[in-house]
Amino acid sequence: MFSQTSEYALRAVTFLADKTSPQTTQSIAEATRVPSAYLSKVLQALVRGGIVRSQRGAGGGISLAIEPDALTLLQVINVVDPIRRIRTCPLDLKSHGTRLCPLHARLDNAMAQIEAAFSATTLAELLAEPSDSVPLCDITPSR
Amino acid sequence: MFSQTSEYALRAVTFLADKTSPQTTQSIAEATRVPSAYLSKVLQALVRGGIVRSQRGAGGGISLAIEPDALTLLQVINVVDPIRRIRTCPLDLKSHGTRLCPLHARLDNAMAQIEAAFSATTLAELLAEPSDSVPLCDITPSR
DNA sequence: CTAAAAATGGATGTCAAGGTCTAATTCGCC
DNA sequence: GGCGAATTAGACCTTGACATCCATTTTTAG
Repeated sequence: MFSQTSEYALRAVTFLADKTSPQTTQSIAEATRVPSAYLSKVLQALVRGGIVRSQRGAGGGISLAIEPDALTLLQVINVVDPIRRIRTCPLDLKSHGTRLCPLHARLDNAMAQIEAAFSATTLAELLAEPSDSVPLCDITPSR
Repeated sequence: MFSQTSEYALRAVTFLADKTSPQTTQSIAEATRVPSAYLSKVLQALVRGGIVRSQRGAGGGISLAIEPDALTLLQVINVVDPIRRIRTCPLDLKSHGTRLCPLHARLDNAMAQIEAAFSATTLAELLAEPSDSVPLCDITPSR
């Protein structure tokens, strides 16, 4: 349903959301259980997409380029694996112009729902969520 | 977002929904603009899934195995490309049992929405939809 | 200034999805 | 019975997603 790559991107961004200093690709990879070599590619995409900033050299690493309360899940997903809305009939006939038939109208409607749900959730909200599990599940909540 | 294969399956089933006699793979392929060799694979999957019936020999072809008003989009999709709900944390840690962290709870929630939307729509409803475009967009409505 | 730390870029490998082709099988019809 | 229509089964090809590895570049700490 969602690509593995966008899973990884969301994990990384979630991990970064409550960090103040840049985090190394290695440490992000370990915390999020993502293969580090591949994660570096994903992070590069996020850099290009302006979601994240990179700093080379000792003491460098990756940090969010956007405040957690201004960064939505949709923004992250759209950088690595954009949600493609159905704007025109996927059959090659153009007989109806921009009108979608009932089938594709339903499909596009489903995508619109996803888009709406993801654009309504910011990273800050994720972290603030009342839950027994911290995001990424990698730390047992101290209780 | 959705696999090409499920697109094809939905097109085929939609095409079959208002036909009374079996339709040949060829004719379905032409009407739905799907490569016929590949469509035959998809149809085989639908046969195994009990969505559709096949009849060999002259005069044979493919027909729905379920009445259009009892067949939902979800049933079709689940045969060819099942919607995988997130039941446990995708990170390999089991520290939280079945509890999902906020991130994955949101993702699963999105899938649940899709599931609900698709299980609520039957093929019969698609055909009955008031619209300028007939399903599949392959016929200009006579008006 | 230098050495180490870190991201970057490119080449490469692997695998499943999507797609094609052909031979085998079933079955209606004359 | 046998011809032809149709599905079925399997081998094969192609492409993109996922993943790895290494050389290079940048930059900071000391």
